[in-house]
Amino acid sequence: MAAMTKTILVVDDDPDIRELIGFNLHQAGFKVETAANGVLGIEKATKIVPDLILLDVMMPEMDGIEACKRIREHPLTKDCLIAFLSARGEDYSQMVGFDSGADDYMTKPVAPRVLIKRIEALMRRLPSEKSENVIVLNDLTIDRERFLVIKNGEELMLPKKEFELLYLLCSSPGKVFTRDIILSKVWGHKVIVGDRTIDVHIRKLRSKLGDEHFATIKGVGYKFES
Amino acid sequence: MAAMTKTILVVDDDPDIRELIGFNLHQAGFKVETAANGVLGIEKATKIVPDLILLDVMMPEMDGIEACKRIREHPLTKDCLIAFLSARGEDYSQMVGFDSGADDYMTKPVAPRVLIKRIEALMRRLPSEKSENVIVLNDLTIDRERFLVIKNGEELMLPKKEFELLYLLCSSPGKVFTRDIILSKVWGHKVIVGDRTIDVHIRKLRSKLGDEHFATIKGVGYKFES
DNA sequence: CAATAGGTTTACAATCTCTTCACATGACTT
DNA sequence: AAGTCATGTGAAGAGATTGTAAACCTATTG
Repeated sequence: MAAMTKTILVVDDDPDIRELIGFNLHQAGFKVETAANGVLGIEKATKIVPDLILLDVMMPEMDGIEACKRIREHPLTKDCLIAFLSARGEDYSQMVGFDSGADDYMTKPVAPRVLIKRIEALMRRLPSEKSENVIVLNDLTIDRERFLVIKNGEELMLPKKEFELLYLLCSSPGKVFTRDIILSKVWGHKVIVGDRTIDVHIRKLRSKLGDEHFATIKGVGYKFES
Repeated sequence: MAAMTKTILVVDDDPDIRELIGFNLHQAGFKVETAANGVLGIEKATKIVPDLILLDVMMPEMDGIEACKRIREHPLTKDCLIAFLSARGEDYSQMVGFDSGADDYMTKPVAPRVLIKRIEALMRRLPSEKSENVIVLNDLTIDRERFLVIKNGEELMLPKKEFELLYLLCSSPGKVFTRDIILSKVWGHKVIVGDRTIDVHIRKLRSKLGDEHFATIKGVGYKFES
């Protein structure tokens, strides 16, 4: 369950801000590193390759914009998330920020909890977490993208309704789905169909995928079993 | 250059805003679709599966927050980028927005050019869906720059629509593209064409490239198979 | 301003999918 | 043990979707 702790590099010339932000990010469960200006920030970034770099725009030595460009140029850090934190909120500054390759641009003052939410939103998009529309259950694979079911390596093409029904049941294996839920999720709220319609589709799934996978709970509904 | 054009769905109850934003996004090179409220937005989103959804927070029928959650729940749209556009900028609203699964939250009024920069920044993080200019699949090569298809070393010149359709299908071989998605990506938003138009183009591709490559999933759409 | 290719529509045929029906089965109640 | 309720089953008809050929626009080009 515990995903790898994400590292954030905070680059700001103001020690108070570094500490304040650092503290809050730490509380939020991030590993925090800091640097006092652009040059040092780049140096540290290439060393530790953080998941996200929080850059102040105005800094001595090298401003955030320039630092951002450098970070994007360096092979080790070019894929790091970069978020600007700036006292200047004008459109122009913001555009320059994004043009230099930033992923977000926030205007000070930023409430720490908002800062964290924004950072988390960015982190969600990191490549590590790739959600796919594929369900794998033992020897059964249900691939929504290809609209394909693979059983023991054998590809099976199911009609739409059967596929949707199977996908629903398999989305929570073992969980019982009532007929009402099945109707509303697979057939839609407004559609009215007869009593036997669901049964018939279950039967087709049983005959194609094996009787043993589909359990009937009388008076309630159906569930999938691996 | 020309990667596949990204599609943005603008959901706002104000027609003027839809048009204004739509116009600007269109100018920026995006394909734009619109919907007038949350319910319609979700409906359209599951149909065309846009790359990004721009959601107004306050809307009749269903507000943006709820819409966002639904979009995240649906298997087809759960990976879409979502950006809120809200008149309310308080921390609380923003946090609720991010908690519901948003990728960005902007406070109105937003300068169109800033809006576009932010959107582009989000798009950069999208897993590149084979945005190559040349697709090679076994004995089939699709060269977007030369607008040319090569099958078994033999150069084939396809008309525009056929080419775009083929390119779309081949951009993710095996993946099913619904008719709605095909329409929106190949024909574009405001275009209204009859039911049989897609079929006819598929048929032409089949006759030129081989029946076996194009699989029909009834009630869903088509997919390319190598 | 015709000729032509591309694109769309039409009308119908061919399929495939879905639903219903009539009845069977099985479990649980009284 | 008979009755009742919910589900299982096979077949058939209804319904929906797609395939196809040909006609019909339309924009481009020479």
